[in-house]
Amino acid sequence: MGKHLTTRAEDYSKWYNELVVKADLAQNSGVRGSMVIKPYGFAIWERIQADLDRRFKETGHMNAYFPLFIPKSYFSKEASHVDGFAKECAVVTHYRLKNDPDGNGVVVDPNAKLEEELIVRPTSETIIWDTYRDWIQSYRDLPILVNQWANVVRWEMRTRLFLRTAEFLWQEGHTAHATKEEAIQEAETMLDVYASFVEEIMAIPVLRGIKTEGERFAGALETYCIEALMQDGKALQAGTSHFLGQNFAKAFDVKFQTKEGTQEHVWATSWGVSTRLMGALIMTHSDDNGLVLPPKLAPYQVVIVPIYKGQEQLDAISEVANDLVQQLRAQGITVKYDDRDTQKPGWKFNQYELQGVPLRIAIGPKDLEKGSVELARRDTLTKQFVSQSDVAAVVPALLDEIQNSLFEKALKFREERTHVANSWEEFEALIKESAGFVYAHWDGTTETEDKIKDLTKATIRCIPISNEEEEGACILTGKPSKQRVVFAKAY
RNA sequence: CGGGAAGUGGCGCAGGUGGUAGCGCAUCUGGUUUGGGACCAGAGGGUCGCAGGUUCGAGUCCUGUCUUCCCGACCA
Repeated sequence: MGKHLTTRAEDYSKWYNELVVKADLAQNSGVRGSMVIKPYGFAIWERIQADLDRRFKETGHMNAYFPLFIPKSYFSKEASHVDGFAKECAVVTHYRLKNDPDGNGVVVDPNAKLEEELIVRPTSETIIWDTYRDWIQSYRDLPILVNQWANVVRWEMRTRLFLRTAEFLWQEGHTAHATKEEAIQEAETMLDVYASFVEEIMAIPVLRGIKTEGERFAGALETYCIEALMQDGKALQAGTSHFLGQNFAKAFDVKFQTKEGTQEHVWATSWGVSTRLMGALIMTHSDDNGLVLPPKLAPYQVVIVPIYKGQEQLDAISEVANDLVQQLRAQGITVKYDDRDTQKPGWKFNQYELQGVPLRIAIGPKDLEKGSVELARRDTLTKQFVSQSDVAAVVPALLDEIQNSLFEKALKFREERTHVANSWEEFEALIKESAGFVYAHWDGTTETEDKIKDLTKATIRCIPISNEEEEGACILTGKPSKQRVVFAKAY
């Protein structure tokens, strides 16, 4: 293993891949495009899950679980939905293996062909709406507010750890409502849940917006999204929430009887975030020394490293360290005391830096004499000496400060990388250098959007919700426009 | 899926024109060390991605296949 990471300036993409592997987050497996999430990476995902799950429940949702396999016929029921996913589905055609008659391992038993093929879910709208038909008869059965934590499979051609894998972990919320207004409200509420989670916990500033028709989810009437800006100036969609109208209710014949006794189709939403958030986390905060984790997601917020010669000294240090561990844990802070004698302090320093542990406390013989510890911040790489008796008071405040400072830093970066383009030349130049978000006028047509994409690789990330109306002319066609939309190259 | 590159101990790599595999890091043992990836001495570990083929002989040549990386089209 090489000692140093490729730097972001040398090769951003290589930096990302090396970081994921060296920080022990994930690795590629023997299966094309499918990753192994390692314990340290999974611990971060678990923290993401736990906080989101709490927020979902606080907004009235419950978890359920639907099958991995979906009968092929379900997919033919909603036309635009099929169009969106057909090209990337894994299909189960047989249910049995047998020994190879030629003696080489096993082969698929041709006699075990399924009557109807099963699709490994790329998303669960179809099977969930097929089930909701049984659950819903009356307006009294509504709303249904359900989420599921699951894995899904999309047969992507080009994959990257966390950012795009053939199988990924996510949550998908699927709700059913009596009215259009209520469904739209739900989709907007969940967008807020995502935005506040990503900003407060992941310390990643996001733009809230709606997708253009061309970028909309397959089967949705409106797609709301949060968009984040990565350090290389490319945008990453961090979460989406869809207002599905009555499309799935109509496709799966899900009706309810109203108070007035009429039969109406149910209104739907779906919303999801995935392990891609891990990619956003890495690319927002990390530096050339490795991962930088916001304290609210760090598996260990503090690591304590003893520096010692001989057992006697270690015992004396351990006494101080264990006391600090108790004091910090009492405040709900996660601490690891790494007293392994199999690695040297310098090795540990580098390892925890690579893994993004927010605070490191080193205790050595000099500290024993002075009653101090060395406290090092991962985000700023600064060190200070703190009296042992002050640690319990200083650490929580410092963790808060790191959390805030990471967000502020990311926000400042985004602001510096947010531009306004008023001419095609200006626009092209900004996009060419991956300058970040570019606000520009657009005539509102999918044709223009596609053409801009062909010419520059930039897509409309969103129409920001907070947008102000402004008269202008489309950057490409010169046709009138009422507002600016946000363009960027995207992951 | 189209174009390019690559798969050799755990990791990173070297192995003109075919002749039975080597280096660095890591690992193990012993000793000295420990405030930013320690040092010395010794040791173990590879059917060269996989499957065929050519050949007296294949890491090396040929065919197929799988995986990874880069560039496109698609996408959370």
